[in-house]
Amino acid sequence: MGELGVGGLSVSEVARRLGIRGPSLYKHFPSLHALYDALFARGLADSQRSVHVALDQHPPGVDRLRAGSERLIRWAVANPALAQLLFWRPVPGFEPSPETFAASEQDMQLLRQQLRLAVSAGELRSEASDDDAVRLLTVLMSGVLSQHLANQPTRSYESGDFTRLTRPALDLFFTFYAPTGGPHAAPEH
Amino acid sequence: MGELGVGGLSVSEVARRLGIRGPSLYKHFPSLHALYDALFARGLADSQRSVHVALDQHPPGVDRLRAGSERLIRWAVANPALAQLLFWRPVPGFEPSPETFAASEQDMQLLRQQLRLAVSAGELRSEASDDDAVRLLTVLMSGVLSQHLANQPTRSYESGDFTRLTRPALDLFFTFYAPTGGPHAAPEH
DNA sequence: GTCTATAGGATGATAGAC
DNA sequence: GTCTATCATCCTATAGAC
Repeated sequence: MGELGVGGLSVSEVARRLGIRGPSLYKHFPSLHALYDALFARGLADSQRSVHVALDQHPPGVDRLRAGSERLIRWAVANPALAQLLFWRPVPGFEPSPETFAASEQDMQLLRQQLRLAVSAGELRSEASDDDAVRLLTVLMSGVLSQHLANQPTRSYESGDFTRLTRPALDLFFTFYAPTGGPHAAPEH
Repeated sequence: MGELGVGGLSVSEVARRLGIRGPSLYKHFPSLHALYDALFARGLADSQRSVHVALDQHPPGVDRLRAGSERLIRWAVANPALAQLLFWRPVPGFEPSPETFAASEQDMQLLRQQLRLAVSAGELRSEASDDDAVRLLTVLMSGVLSQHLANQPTRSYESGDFTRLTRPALDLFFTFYAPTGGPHAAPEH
């Protein structure tokens, strides 16, 4: 996938690189879509693990949200093909299996929970954990990611013009949902 | 592309639907990539035309920025396959030709110019037309679009959970770059 | 500008021997 | 769990007649 794009995955080529024949692979995966599903699940688990490590290193609140978001973007930059599979769904006809998809929805719940904790800590207004606010945060991360993958996929996190906007983008959100009367941070970029 | 995904385009199938044979199409387009390039150029021109109509109906400033952004998202919702080709670049090995790409960069210049006009009108701080601020605005639109295309591609603009965030997302930006001492709008969503 | 014929591949998937 | 053989189908692209 990394060499030919997400759509470039084929049973034959995977088998070839495993040193076996195409038909042999069907003993392990019943179809090409099953390969995609396994990759989807693997990418999801790997990104979640990476994000959790970052979350555990920070106390609840906006700093933890910043750390988790940055870690997710860093993971995507390091795994662009998997990131496309997870966040763009570019394979026609492929939908992750119900079990795999269920794991994906945990992400949203985790994000909402972290937002609630930041609200409880007095760092954000209560609306910051509403449905639309949670979606807005995913929009910000998805936007940073999409612009990076589409325009500067080979750049590192540090040198990417869009990846460097991860924190400024989050600041838009945090400033907007800052508790009334609180400080309005100036743009950092 | 609409039926099989952007990667599903083939010379043979296009020819088939034109009622001619595959090889005949090579008299008009020298390769499959040339077909993609023509579609890229067509999609770009069509979206730009659509946005310009919206811009002309509003005086310079944040209202015009809102109108133009909303029009772009609406265009993408109505043309999901072309939007993916333009904003995701999912075809391995395909890069738009220099002429086509040049037209694409006009978009950024247009956006920056509209931001400058909003600054001149006193509706945004001067930093709102900096490089990073322009990129931030593209991140917001790209995020709305990506989340819609990946998660709710068949929904209309009005019923999409993410498309409805177009204006709230812009408000994050406008609030952040609001002139100092100006009003800080409450979230609309 | 269209056609036929063809080169020279690729693919997903199945059957059945070992 | 691996293999060979095979099916059925698709593709991009070129050559050359008309």
